[in-house]
Amino acid sequence: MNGNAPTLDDVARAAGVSAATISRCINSPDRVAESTRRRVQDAIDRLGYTPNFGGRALATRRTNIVGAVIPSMANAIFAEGIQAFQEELSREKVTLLIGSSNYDPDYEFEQIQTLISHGADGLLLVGSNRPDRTQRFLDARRIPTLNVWCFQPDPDQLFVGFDNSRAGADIARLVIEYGHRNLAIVSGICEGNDRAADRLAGMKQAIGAEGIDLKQVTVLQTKYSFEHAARAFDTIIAQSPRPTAILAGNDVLAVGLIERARSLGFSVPGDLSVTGFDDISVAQFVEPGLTTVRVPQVQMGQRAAEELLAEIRHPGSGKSVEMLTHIIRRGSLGPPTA
Amino acid sequence: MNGNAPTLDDVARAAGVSAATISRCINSPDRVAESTRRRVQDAIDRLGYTPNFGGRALATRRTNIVGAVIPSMANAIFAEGIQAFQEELSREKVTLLIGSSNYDPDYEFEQIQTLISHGADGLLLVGSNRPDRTQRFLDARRIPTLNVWCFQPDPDQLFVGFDNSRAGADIARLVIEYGHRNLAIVSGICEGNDRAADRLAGMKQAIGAEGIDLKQVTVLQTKYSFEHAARAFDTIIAQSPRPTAILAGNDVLAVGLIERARSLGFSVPGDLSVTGFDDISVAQFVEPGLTTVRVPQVQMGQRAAEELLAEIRHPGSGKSVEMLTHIIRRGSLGPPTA
DNA sequence: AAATACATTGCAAGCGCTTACATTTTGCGA
DNA sequence: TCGCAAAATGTAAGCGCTTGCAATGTATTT
Repeated sequence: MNGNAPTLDDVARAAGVSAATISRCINSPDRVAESTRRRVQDAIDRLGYTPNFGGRALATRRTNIVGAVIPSMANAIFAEGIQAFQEELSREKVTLLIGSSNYDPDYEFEQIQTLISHGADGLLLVGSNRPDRTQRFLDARRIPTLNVWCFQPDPDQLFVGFDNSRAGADIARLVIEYGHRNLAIVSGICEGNDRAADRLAGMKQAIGAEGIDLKQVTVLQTKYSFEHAARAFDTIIAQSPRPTAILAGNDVLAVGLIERARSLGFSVPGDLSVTGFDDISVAQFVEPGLTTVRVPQVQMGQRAAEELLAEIRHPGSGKSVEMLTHIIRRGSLGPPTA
Repeated sequence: MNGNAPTLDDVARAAGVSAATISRCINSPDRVAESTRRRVQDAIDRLGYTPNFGGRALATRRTNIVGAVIPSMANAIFAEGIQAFQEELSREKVTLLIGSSNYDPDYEFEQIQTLISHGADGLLLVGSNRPDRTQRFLDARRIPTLNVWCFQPDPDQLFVGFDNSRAGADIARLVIEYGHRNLAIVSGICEGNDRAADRLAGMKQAIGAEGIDLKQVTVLQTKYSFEHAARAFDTIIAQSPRPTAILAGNDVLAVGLIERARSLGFSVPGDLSVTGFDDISVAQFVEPGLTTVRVPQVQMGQRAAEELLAEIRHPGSGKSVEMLTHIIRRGSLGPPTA
């Protein structure tokens, strides 16, 4: 938005045609004669013209911006997926506006409003359970919205994600298969976070189904940080009988647990197994490598872009897609020591 | 940008005042009588009105958007800083548009154009040496621009960063102080990346100044990924005499080197010391902790926001600021084994 | 009570662009 | 050469908002 930026009219004057022609040159070049087009292109280059965004947005009622609100930029969990999302969008000349909510529903709502007031044509949101107020706002505005990182068979909403509950059950089952009966869970904070809640629910359900008394399973909810994980570890390790395996709600927690364990002199998985969730890149570089649930972030990002764009361009045409997770086995999960 | 979004006029009608009054209610509430303001606010809430961005941008010739182009979102290097930058901006009701260049100058230029055509009032860029074409474009548009992650005493440009060269020299000197004489450097790719180049230059200069023959120092340039680092490690370890310390151009490389070393059975720092640069969060969670250069990312992000906003609001008033780095000592650097 | 200043509000002209519609030019068959 | 359809271009009406200026209402002063 710069004072001396050339406008359509400037270009028109320079090229000796009307403003409409310039506009057509840019937006539908085939409706303009070859010779004029060249002349116009010339003037555009000479003046260094770029269409004014506000003007265009106002006239077309379209911004070609889509917004995304992710819970956090400070860790790697969403980075890859959002990068893939963005790449896919920019292929279509759509720009991505990113906000982060810090896992706070109120702040998420605020970010959503900002994005929308900046004209976002559509929205990418993480997870699906938001406060009524947020949902009403979204509904009232009829903004195409797509939810990632979760999946529900709900025809009224768009999802490109996976079943956190099932994945949680899968990893819990694997731990039990290894022979662990004495478990602890360090989950993210479930309130306002359906992914964390579903993962936890899945784990519990699987544990119960395997005949383990859930009352014996310590469940801690904590923030996603190495430090909080370390504190959780301290709580768990003090218990008796001491668990032989800890299921973490995500990789940040898992890595924090492992590091704390090792710095206190416990061996992983010798004294204690740990599993994660997400498969962020640290997961393979921590010692021992983290056994975790691989989430197809890149695919999810790409597909989300496709479906969201479809929904924006032709409301009703976006489709929900469920992706599959699978478990990556590395060294952090082993059999319990007798 | 939605068909049924309420407009200023809708609100005006609902509140029984003119559009101008609504506008004033939003932009300078103190120029409107208390009672009307309440009535208007009411109507706004009831209708769920949000100002149309295009209209506003067009009228004010301001977007309240600033753009940032970072080299990559896929690793954690820039995450914290950009988060701090964004938080500072949002305090001022300014929105951040993020692009990533994948360390490619052409792609950076493209992103810059996109940001500007979306009306960015100012730009945050990483590093300072860009192709002429880019610089000319920026100059022609007179877009307030601020460079981070580097610092130069150039009165024509704005910097909020630090001296990569000096920091590189610092860490090299420390390694030599520990007694290492037989060194290798694994740098990022310097072409088009002044930060990597400066770090490398600083290291070399310090090494030379300590009387070590630079010809004996293997220098590899490689992409910022764990995998590339691992390959670089393989090259270095095959040499004779084998270096006793490897200086990495950043933490991603350093962590990659350490992991590769350990998985090949080398002990760090027993057989080999490794140092990093940046102090990303993994640096303290890798085993052994990484001795590295701490970059004040958060401060840098905050300060950058302040200065860039100042420059946008009052051209000429933004100030360059040089920040200091310091070395964080952890376990990965030790004395060489005889 | 009249005069004055000041606080509120309304009016209306754009901001730069797109697009339906009108007008002009061109190409081509008869 | 003329006539007509199609192609190319121009005209002008907004899109939703801000803001200088004018008009109105209210409080203060003399």
